[in-house]
Amino acid sequence: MTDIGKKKATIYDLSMLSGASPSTVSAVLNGSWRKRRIKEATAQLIQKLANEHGYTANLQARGLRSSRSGLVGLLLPVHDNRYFSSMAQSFEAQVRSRGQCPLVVSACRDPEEERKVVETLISYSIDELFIAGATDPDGVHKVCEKAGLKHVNIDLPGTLAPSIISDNHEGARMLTQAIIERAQEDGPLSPDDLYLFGGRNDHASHERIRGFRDVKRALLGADPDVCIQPTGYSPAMTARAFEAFYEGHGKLPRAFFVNSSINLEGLMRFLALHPHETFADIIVGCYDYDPFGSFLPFPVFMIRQDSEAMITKGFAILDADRGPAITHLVRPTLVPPRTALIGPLDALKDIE
Amino acid sequence: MTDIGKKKATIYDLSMLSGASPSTVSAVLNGSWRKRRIKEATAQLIQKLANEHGYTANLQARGLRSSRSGLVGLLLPVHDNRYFSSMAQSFEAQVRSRGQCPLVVSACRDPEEERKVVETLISYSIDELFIAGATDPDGVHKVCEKAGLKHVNIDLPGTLAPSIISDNHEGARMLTQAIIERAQEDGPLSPDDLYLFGGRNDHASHERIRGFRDVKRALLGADPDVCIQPTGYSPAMTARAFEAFYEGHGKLPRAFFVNSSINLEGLMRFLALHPHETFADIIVGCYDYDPFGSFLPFPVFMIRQDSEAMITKGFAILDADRGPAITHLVRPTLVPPRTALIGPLDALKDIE
DNA sequence: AGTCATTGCACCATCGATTGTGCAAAAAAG
DNA sequence: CTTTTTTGCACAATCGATGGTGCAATGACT
Repeated sequence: MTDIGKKKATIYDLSMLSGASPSTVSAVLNGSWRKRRIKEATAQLIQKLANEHGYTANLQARGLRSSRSGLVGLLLPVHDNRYFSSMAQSFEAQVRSRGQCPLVVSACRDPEEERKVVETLISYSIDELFIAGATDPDGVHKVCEKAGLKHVNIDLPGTLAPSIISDNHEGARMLTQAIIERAQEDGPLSPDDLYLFGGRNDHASHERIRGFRDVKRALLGADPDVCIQPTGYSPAMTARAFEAFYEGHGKLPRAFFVNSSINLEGLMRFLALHPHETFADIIVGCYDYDPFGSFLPFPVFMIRQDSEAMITKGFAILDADRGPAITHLVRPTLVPPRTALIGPLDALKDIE
Repeated sequence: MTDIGKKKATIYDLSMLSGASPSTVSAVLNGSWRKRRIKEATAQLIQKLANEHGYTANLQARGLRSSRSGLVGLLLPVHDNRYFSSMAQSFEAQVRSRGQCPLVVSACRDPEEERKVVETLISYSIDELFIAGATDPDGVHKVCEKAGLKHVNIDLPGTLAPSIISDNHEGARMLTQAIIERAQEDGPLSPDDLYLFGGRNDHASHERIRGFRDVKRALLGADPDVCIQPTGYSPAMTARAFEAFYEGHGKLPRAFFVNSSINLEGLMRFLALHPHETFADIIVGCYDYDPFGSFLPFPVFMIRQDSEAMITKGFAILDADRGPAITHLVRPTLVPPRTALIGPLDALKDIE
């Protein structure tokens, strides 16, 4: 810290100061000095100088030379959502604990954007990439492949790279069963009392819909196609679907399964425009967990996907190198209404 | 795309292929070729080759040489929260639209971690840094200063760099007034019917508390100190404070101001352990907006901070270069209960 | 035809690290 | 007191791009 304001110190500066050669300084500072048989005393001198001058390696130079940057990327559809932001949080912690630098970017569910963003990341020579919820995982895969970048899919599977996803079918079964049972406490439930809103033409949605229909048919005997309303992932579209149902029936379905918390935001938009009575006794299942969503003024069953476990498994797969393009399922958990789970925030120290 | 699987093409490869020198190739590909008086035909040839081979510049090399990386950092306390994740979302969009690469990292409200993370970012030669909600903005400032890194504070002000923050005092006044008026609809409100929970020893909390007390004293005539319960920023601590109040009084305060959505999560934890009757008629104000928080089973007034405007202003200040260390206030908005605002997600295309 | 300006590009040092190689000096072995 | 081995380190090439400088070829002008 003796040289505040000056340019950052380099190994050449330390080389001058210490009398050692730049390569020796480099070796000392990157830890490879024992292998290079540098004297303990020399190493200590250099480390002392490095501390005094607040030396930190220029990681771009290091990355350029060694073609490893220490950057690990996480590609998200969006930040602004508890599922993905909590994934980002665990991701960061895990990357940081491995001594690497997390790089979280979002691509807005746009396949074109996904590829462009990944190209950019590759230009920074990132070492590994987690592709979460990509619209076109295989398109992204090809870009990575070409650059020799190790990667895994999270949340939405691809066919060309290992994928780690939530067990959507099982999760949807649990959730569907939970809302049916809860709804039946208020009286018999007929098949068209139970709807599904949200999701689109992706693997996760398919599996969730399949799980929903399996359980619904088993417990209620039927599932008319009209009860499945795939509205895409936008709150606006979802709100429109609720609105449409409401116009047709003068109420909402007694119970329904909402594909994600983003879709659940669509329900909020609907609610904002209607009086309490409209939804006095609905039962909702939402495939995502949100601490506030869990306390809405009607029962909301939620599914908490274990993003932390997915990230952990992702690293395991990347470390194992050259894993086959299989899909690993991670079991989610059912969260009953009015539940406040602890999350990554609780790891924070917040001394007063 | 003719060389799938091979290493990435460099300007040297294109130099060979085109017969031009590397510097010419470089000039063509980085756009400076007109200044360097390269023939149009040469430029086109090189660009064609670059496309065919899927050339993308190695940004580490470029950054090393030009000492500008094209990276812009955003330092957050945490990801897992609607306020910050939506800030990240706007930040990304704005950085991307300026042709740079966003780098969002969190430092868990730990001053030490904040400095370390910023050191790391500096090692990657980031060009600019947004410091959002730093526990120790001035400590971070010094680190930036030393490296000659341009930066602004967002959300929590420092004394050494320009800061852009929410007008916490005014926001708190609006919020306090709103909950008082709403509570008075149910009957007269005495000073100890109105509490404030959350926040700690930072500028934002101080201002909010000041705004709260101003309005409360003006409208209710007094504000006993016991009504201010600064619990820090953790949900667990906040839950404990509610629990303590409840044990003492057998109920929650009729109305209360919660310092942030993270603290509001603490309320959820409390609620999970108590029956509905406990909070049948509470009125809540929360200094943060969350779409689900707005629809809880009691009136929740919220403050929406305009993170998008803050980011925009941040760029304006950085672009203006060498701004003085003043604090700019951005006016937040009061959000009445049961309101679903549109957010950054609505910018997404989600064609079905 | 001779001078001068312009065009078009190649050359080369440089950014800050990493790493293979080589060679003295010191230590151990004979 | 040699010879061999080990220790300790310096040298120099390299990663991929940038940008100042210099120089030949071409065109303009007297």
